Amino acid sequence: MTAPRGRRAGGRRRRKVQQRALDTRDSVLNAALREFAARGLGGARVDRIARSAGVNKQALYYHYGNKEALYRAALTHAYGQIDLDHTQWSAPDAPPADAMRQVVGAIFDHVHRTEESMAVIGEENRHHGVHLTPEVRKRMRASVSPLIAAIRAVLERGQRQGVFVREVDLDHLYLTIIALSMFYFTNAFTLSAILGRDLSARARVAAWKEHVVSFVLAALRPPAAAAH
Amino acid sequence: MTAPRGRRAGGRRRRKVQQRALDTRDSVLNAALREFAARGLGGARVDRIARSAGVNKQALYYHYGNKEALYRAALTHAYGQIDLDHTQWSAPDAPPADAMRQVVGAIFDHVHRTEESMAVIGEENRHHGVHLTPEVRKRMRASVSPLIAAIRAVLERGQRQGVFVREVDLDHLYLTIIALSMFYFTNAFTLSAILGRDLSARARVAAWKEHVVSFVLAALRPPAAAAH
Amino acid sequence: MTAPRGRRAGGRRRRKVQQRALDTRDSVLNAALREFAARGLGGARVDRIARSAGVNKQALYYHYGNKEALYRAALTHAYGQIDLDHTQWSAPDAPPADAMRQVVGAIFDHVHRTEESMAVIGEENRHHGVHLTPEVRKRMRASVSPLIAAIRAVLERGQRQGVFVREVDLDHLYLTIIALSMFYFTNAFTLSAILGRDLSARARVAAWKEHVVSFVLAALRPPAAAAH
Amino acid sequence: MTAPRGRRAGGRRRRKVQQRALDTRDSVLNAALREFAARGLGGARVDRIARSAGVNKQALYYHYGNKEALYRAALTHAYGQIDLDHTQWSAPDAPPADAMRQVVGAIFDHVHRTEESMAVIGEENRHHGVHLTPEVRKRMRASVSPLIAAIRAVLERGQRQGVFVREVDLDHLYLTIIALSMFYFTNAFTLSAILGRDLSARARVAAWKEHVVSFVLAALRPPAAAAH
DNA sequence: AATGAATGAGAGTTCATTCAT
DNA sequence: TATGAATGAACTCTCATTCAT
Repeated sequence: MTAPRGRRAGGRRRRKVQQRALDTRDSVLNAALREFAARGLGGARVDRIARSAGVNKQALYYHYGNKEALYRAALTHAYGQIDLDHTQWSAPDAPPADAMRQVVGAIFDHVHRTEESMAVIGEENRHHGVHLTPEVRKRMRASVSPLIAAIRAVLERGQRQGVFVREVDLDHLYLTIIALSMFYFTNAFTLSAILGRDLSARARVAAWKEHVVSFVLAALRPPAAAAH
Repeated sequence: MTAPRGRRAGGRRRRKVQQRALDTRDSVLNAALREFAARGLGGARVDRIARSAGVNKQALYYHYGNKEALYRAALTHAYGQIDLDHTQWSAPDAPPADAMRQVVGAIFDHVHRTEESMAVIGEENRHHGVHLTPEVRKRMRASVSPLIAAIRAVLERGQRQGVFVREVDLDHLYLTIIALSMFYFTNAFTLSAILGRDLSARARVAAWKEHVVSFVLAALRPPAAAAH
Repeated sequence: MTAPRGRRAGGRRRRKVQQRALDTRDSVLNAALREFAARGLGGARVDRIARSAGVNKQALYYHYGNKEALYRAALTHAYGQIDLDHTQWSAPDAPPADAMRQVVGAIFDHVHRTEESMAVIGEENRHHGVHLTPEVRKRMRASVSPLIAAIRAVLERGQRQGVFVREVDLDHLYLTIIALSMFYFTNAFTLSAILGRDLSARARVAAWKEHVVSFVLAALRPPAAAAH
Repeated sequence: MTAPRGRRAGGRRRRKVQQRALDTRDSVLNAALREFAARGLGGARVDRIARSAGVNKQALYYHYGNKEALYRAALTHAYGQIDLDHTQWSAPDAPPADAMRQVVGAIFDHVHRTEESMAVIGEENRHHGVHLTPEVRKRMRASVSPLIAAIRAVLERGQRQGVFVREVDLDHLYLTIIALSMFYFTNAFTLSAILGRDLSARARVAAWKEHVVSFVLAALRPPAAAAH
């Protein structure tokens, strides 16, 4: 009733109070991300989130309102973690192929690093996106668009220089990179069972990363004839 | 309990009864697949499965023991649906590139056709594969291996004929095909939100399929120099 | 989900089962009436109702759906208890004044006997009648209308015979009788505090009953002038 | 705790502060009356009272201690609102019948005007008067006794003049007036449902008031024979 | 093998109240 | 005294599972 129930709280509070509350909100959010990743929305337990966040269960309700709102916050947070370091590939004189290797590799590493976020994204798809409110969608796009912009920049540079094929659709390229990166991690368990190999082994992940990068590059390379 | 709890039903009963039991088992299994796909293991309701299968809740327990066992049955069933028509690409004299187009396209279509099975597979990964008992693993492999064999056959033929690069790992190729196919459908909702396009639109699915096939083929094609 | 959730259940069940279920429903209903009377809708505890009914808490949900539906059932039940014995005053040759004494007295006694029902009715008014669904209203009217009909019969007989004033409105007469009867019991606690007397003492109740009957009769008696 | 917890506030504070505290106490009290009237003790929400009073929740606890104490204060307040204008009927030479019409009418109007207070009184009866502490009882009597005294004065005057019957008990008369006035309003919702008429309609209220006044007068009027 | 009814163990959520500033 | 945050004890309701017939 008198709770914040959202992100935006009056900015006039004293520092100390604000800081403690922010800490609470943060640990709840992180705990929620872990729980939702591991068990999904339905399987997640509010009790467990609270305990694992080290806060009272009701603090969670005070700050987020209810389980579903917390889930939305976690989902938004999952996208919010994207924070790429542009310095490497944005140099306008770097060879496009090298730059693209770096972009794809960086995305792959990010996906690898944030497996839990990826799991929550998968969960939301299992729910057919019903929790993607306009607010959530806006934040998602805001988080992802710099990444797509980076791909586009390198792609277009390479196309201008004639080292990448012209027919590639940007969306398709993005989907390819993200699919090859995410799917490996989100589906590692059944895939491991099928292939009879543990896909999470460090060496295998590295090999797959190399494959993904090479694969994308190979597909972007103009065919033999064009080289003449 | 005198319930069957497995596949093997007593052989002395009359046909009618046996048939009826099979029908019951089947409709329960299909209803379960739908429910688990739509809501996950935790979100699924035994009541709903029974009702949607048109059987009594007790029948469900009689045949499957409990919710988790039913889930495992549904998961196994999800893999069991793979049933490819080999006639097209297995002809030893078909050009490997054409054959590969057909194999990839067929896998893509199968994934598209069985979205619910794919969702259940995704669900199991969300559970970190804890329900993949030896029995389930055995059946999974049995279902998927012909598919991998088909890929391998075409791949090796192409490699022997020098039209496919030699460095491709079979597992990697399989993962690539399955990732590009499944990921698009299982993650369509968040991807649509990010790209601002409805990925489930028929024309877009067709375009993506074409992209996937071409992409795989392009990556398999030997580089210009090698062609000389 | 598979529960009855209403009154009307299929009539084909076997006797034994039906009887036991009916018993369960009945004791829940009675316990609910007591609890709602004593503590109101908000203050009532589902646990307490279940315990006092001697049934499992969930049986209550199975049979009635939720607390509010149970409350509506109890409210309906409160009106359903009206069951007057017409034999005394319906004799067409009984003196109207005597008949009216009996009618008023009978209503008073009924109200006295069913204090808990009266309390629940008061509770519903505190909620501004928001639970008076069409279904509930229909049953209420069905329960009360014989009672009003009885008053009307005696009143009209007296008016025809000239021993009751003509200007009395039936609704007003009903309201008067019911108000003087119910209010005494439902508000006995504060009234006792104000008057410094325990209104629930047997002798005081009897005196009040006599007052009510006389009061109504006195008001119905035509004024002196008309007697000439 | 250094809170006041009662009426008496320290006398040394500056006017402003004292005034402000009184304002706070007052708005809390009014908000509490509304909330308790609308939802009862159990259904009332401290949060809502504080918000609707425009004060902090802590202020409420500071001034009243806890929810139940606030409820008792509201209950006391409900009785404290009685403030009749005696000038009209206390004139010793006014005809008793006219004076009685005015007294009854004034009580009716007061009850009508303070429906929320009446609801809280009803609520307390639902709790079987358990909150009627000696303190509360004292205040209740102090508030109501002038009203009863007024009735008594007029009644006795009429009896001395022979225009009212002698057998009327003062308590019974008071109960009759208050019952006919309060019951109509506190039970308007169920009564409206039963009679199929909206009892809160202005014209119907007026008609009922006229009925109540006439009814009481008719019952007080000596029978025909006695007039000779 | 089918049905209605029952049950125990939680699940999410609410609320009066208090703490720290 | 005023505020945002915290807390523990309940409370309503759900669900997988089993019983009696």
